[in-house]
Amino acid sequence: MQTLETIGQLVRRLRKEQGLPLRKIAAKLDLDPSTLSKIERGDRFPSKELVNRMAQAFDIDERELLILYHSEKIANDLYREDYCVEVLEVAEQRIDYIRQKNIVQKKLF
Amino acid sequence: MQTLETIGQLVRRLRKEQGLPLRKIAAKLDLDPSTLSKIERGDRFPSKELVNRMAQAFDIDERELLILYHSEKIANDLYREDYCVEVLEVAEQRIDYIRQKNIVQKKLF
DNA sequence: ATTTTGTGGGCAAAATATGTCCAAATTTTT
DNA sequence: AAAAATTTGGACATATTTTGCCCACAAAAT
Repeated sequence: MQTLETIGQLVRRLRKEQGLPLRKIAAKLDLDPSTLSKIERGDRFPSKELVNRMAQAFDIDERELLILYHSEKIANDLYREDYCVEVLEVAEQRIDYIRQKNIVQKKLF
Repeated sequence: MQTLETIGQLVRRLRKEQGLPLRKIAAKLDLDPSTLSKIERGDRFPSKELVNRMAQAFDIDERELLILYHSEKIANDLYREDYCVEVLEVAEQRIDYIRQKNIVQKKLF
């Protein structure tokens, strides 16, 4: 996994490594070529379902791709705000807290 | 700011500290009381516009509230996934990268 | 008993997400 | 240079989600 590629960049790279035209991969993904083009260029964001299909089509670990997917979404939402580092920290605390709560509930159950 | 309150919990706490009924704050926020009830209880997520209005209505730092808002949204999306810590790390790297890119562009400009 | 306060459910409108279609632009091949 | 292949741009439609209201009812307070 190249450093900080977007999903689109990754897909284009893998596609080119396979020497296949966009239309062929689009067909494999059951997607219109025009849409794939937009996704590769970053003009559109892929759906989660499509990201899963991409993992299969390219035989990549789904988990890795979902990490890219989610992180890209967050970064796109936040990069303009001057408080984004704080947001990420608080988000992490919240997740820990929710997780903790669930563990406690499981124990009581 | 209490540790890891949700926005809804914060609003309810502040409202009760003011000793006002839900309907009164809802009116101040230009919002239906039923909707505010749902937000306070965590059954609905507030819009960003509403979060800004809340900051004004309660005279809180808007930035603080937006940090809560964003972090809560992220946590809600991610807490179920077993890779959420990685996502947050990668998101931070992406944001740094985007920021770096913008700085470089500014320099060249 | 009455009034006040908070909640549940259903709904509609607005906003956003998602993908297709088709033509045009660009690139590659002949 | 021309033809074929590939990629892209734009408009559009549909699906989904977001957002808040309305209204009746439940719960709490008076």
